[in-house]
Amino acid sequence: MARLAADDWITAAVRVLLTDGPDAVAVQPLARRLGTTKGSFYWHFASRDDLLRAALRRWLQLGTEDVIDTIEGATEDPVERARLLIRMVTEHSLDNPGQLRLLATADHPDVRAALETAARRRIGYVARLLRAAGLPAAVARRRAVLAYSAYLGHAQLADTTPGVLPTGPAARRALLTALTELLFASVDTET
Amino acid sequence: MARLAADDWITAAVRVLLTDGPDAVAVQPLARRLGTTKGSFYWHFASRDDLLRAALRRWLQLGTEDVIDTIEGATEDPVERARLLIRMVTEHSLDNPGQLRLLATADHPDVRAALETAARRRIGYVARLLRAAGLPAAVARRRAVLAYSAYLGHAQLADTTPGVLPTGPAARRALLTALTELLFASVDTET
DNA sequence: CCCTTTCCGTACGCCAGCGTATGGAACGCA
DNA sequence: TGCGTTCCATACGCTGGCGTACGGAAAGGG
Repeated sequence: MARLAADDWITAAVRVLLTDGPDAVAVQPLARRLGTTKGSFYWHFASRDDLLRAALRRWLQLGTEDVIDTIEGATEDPVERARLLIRMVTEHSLDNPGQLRLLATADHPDVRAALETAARRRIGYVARLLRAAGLPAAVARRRAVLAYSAYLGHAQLADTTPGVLPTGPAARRALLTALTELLFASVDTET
Repeated sequence: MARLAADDWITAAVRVLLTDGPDAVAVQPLARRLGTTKGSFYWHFASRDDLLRAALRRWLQLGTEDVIDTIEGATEDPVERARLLIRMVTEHSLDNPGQLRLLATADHPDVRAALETAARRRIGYVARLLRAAGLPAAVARRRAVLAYSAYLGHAQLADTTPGVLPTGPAARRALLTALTELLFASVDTET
């Protein structure tokens, strides 16, 4: 590995942030991983927390803002947008498991803040889609929270105990169908 | 604090396991918390991992087996059992937030194993309830996974970013209603 | 070609946890 | 009361992370 830029450190940090959690964003292990030493790191960054903050910023950008932008650019129909969102998000979490290991030790204030931002942004977007599809605001919000909860829990299961999840593609599709049903069911099914 | 038994250490370990995660199950911090020293600990336990395993065993017993036993003893009707389960579980996660912080860093093999056991046991129980209520096995299993995912995600939100969850009791009840709807909806609503 | 700026390697001190050794306190029983 | 067993405190070495200091290599413009 030739000379490194700050960006190389951030990229590596995001990688281990997703796979091994925030605690794994450590200077010396990352340096070993990159084939360099702490000397490089402390030239590009002021501290370990500095790197962690940069990695969290990038994670927010990649996993939330960019996804929303892609969907907004793909189609106009809100239902179609929601279906695309569900598909993207589930496939994404299946392709690279351990996606949100960072949700774990949320004692770090910066991690907490990033998680809150992501949750608000995502739930807000889903609720907006549901409102655009004709649901009243309260119902849309409620179902968005439920859908995001199901997503978080599903990702957690896929990460920690993948054995309990349905294996075949047909079973996975059935699970998604059930969730989509929940999202778009007409209002009168709720008492 | 007078003389301690191994049980006192396990109780304290479970407490910090739930509030601060597995990494917080550390010998010296626990000793400080108990007003004693490592000398006591290493007389009762062989190692730190030994204590962690004991704490996880107790967590499984308290949070899964005992809950199921209580429900089985309360009523016979499967629908009533499910409603009771939902109520117990949500109230429990609201009373003591940070309940499953341990779901985070599941890189520890023993933590992983405990989580897998809990997930299988819980999903299996919910699926059994749904089958008893008349749902076909495949649908019951699917909805049990979805419900448990929603529970996990909800707990995670309550733990990390409680601000995004509905606040009032009416809103919370509406969320539970939506989830119950999902669980007991007749089969023909799924395509 | 040289010198300045940019970048990296190494050595050091610090902190915090794990596990061990050992002496001694506290308890129980005769 | 005496004594053996049970329990705990202290001191120590080890590991592994963070952050700093400083020397030196690697560009790159003049």
